[in-house]
Amino acid sequence: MANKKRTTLKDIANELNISPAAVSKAMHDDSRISDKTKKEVERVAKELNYQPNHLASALRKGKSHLVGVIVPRTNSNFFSSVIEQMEAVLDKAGYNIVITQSNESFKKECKNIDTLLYTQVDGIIASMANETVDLSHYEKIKSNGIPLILFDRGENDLNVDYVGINDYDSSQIIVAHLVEKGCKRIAHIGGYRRTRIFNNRIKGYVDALEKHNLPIDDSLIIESSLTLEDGRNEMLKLLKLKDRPDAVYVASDYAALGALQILNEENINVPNDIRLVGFGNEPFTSLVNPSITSVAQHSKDIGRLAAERFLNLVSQDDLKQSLNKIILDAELIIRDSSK
Amino acid sequence: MANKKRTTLKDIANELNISPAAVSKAMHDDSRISDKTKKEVERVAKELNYQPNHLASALRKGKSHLVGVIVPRTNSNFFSSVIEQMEAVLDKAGYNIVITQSNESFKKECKNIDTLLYTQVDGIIASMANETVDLSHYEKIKSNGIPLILFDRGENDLNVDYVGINDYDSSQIIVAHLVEKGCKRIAHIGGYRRTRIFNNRIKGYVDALEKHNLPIDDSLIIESSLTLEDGRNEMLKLLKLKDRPDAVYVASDYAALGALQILNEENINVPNDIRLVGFGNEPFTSLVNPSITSVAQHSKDIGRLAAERFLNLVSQDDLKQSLNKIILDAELIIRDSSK
DNA sequence: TATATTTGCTTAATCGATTAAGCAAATATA
DNA sequence: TATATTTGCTTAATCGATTAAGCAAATATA
Repeated sequence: MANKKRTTLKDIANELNISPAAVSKAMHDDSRISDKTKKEVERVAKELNYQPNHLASALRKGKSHLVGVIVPRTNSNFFSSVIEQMEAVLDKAGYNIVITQSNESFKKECKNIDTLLYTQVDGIIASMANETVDLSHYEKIKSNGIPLILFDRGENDLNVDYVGINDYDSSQIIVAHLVEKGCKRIAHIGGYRRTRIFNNRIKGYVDALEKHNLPIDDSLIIESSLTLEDGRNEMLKLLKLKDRPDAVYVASDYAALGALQILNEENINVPNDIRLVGFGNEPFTSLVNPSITSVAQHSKDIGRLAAERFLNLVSQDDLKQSLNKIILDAELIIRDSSK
Repeated sequence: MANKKRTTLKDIANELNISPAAVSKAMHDDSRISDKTKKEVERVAKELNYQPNHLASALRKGKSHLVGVIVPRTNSNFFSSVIEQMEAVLDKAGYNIVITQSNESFKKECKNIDTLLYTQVDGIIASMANETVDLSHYEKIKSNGIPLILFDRGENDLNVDYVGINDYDSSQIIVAHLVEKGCKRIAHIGGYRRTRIFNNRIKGYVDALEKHNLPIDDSLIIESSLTLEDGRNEMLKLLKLKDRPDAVYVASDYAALGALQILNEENINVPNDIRLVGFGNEPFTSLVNPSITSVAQHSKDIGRLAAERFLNLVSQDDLKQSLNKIILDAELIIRDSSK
């Protein structure tokens, strides 16, 4: 039943006894095509259920109007909210997005980049995988001459646009809040220092401790992948210390949730025995018991700004990218876990 | 710095003084091309950082090796888990996926389909938006002659492949479980009947009540969009009834969570005063207090099976789609909220 | 009325990769 | 040695849409 062969401009042209070129122009409302022809083209196009072939027009025009997005996972409110905003902004400008997930894997991220370049996207907006240290695959994007915008997890070395929040200041605000509540031994379950944002959070934490005249204890500074499971494991280790912390600042809500599970299982009162702060303001932080204090990352603004940067870059005749950071102030949302 | 013009087959051909056709064949390991030429092509391709142009090859071959995916939102464990499995299966077969979100909007869903057809995807795997009643945009996919596979939220009327769980039986199992716990007034906060899966859940619930000789009370059957907010609102309404229910079966974990928030806020003991069951087995169901009994939907199997159906269909010379349902048994995960 | 401009198209080339058809040189077979 | 086959390419057409260049007819202007 289904007509296997898709309708092309040529089919419409044959139907009307005009050239495909005229049909193409009619569809683009060219001033040199008569209204009569335009209307007939419109009618026949609808009649034959014409769908323009993107491959052909993109090949000819050298623009695919596709934007590639790479995220570690879509399965977090932060990333899916960022993507939603990007989509809203790009859609208005006539762009569609192709979403890929790296699953925090370096290898998958390389593959994603190859796929996106192969798909001839007009630009890539990415947030790096945890594993990523070598940046040569990102250099490949740059040498292809298309815009690259990084958000949340990005590196300065690539010298491209970046949108994110102030990680260093966030740590300072968190430590100040915990100190105000009387905490003296504040632990930090962080990400790996090789990732810039996590390194900044660690630096902010260390500098804040010094500022408040608290000793730096290396046994209270932990690096991990920040999964829920990591949060559980690292919290268990902290509880085994002779001198337990009286507060834990976790650099991800998922890991913070794992830590909270352990604290609840061990019947340790949060916040009275140990205060807990997460990062990311994922929706579940307000739903668990006790609710978890966390840092709002302005995901919507990040998505919007990254998309706007892309639009700005593609509008340039001569693409020249340089390190251009947009840093948003983070906001501490205080909940029961640190009250 | 960046070499703006991308390397083409022609560039490689010029470098080696052979024809572009020979280069193309060398890259595809054609037996009629000498090993010497193949090696030289490989060398020069690497040297010039050659990236094949997908638009050109897809246009010529009539296959894009892209699969379009439409989901209401990626922001739930169910959908992102389904997508992850699809990706794993399709990747092995040389396909990449383009993810789009309908945000539960009919209009957005229509737009997504247009975008995907325009992008010349080789097939579409979709789960319908809440709002969708009119199916003509899905018919458009079929008349384009490419495979359409539905999962979770699908309609029989389209006569295509479907992968999902047994919603009717799931309701029966839930009601049986609650009856066993001594519940006599079981309310159901469900989705809209116009969506097949939610209609089936309602039917299963009603039939199960009859089976256990419990009266059907229309004031205990509610239709909604099943957001967290809906769960809160509908739970509040149920609590205002003269004759309160002693159990609530909510057809989505998000709405169940909203209901639980209200119950906690109103100091109603769960499960002693009111038992609660959700649907979907989202990770947070095991994290909240009390943990929520829910139905596991076998997201990984659904993703895998849907992808396999697609691969099966594209391998056919003559695409003939018909109603072909793969229905998985759901599994009730009993937690504190109904113990 | 003679020339200039505008209108409404057509023709032909192009984007880059692929492939059927073909051809000359090298090699194998009778 | 004469013919057949194989090897290793080239040539030319193609996928569909777009666009620069061009041309005839219609209309405007001097």
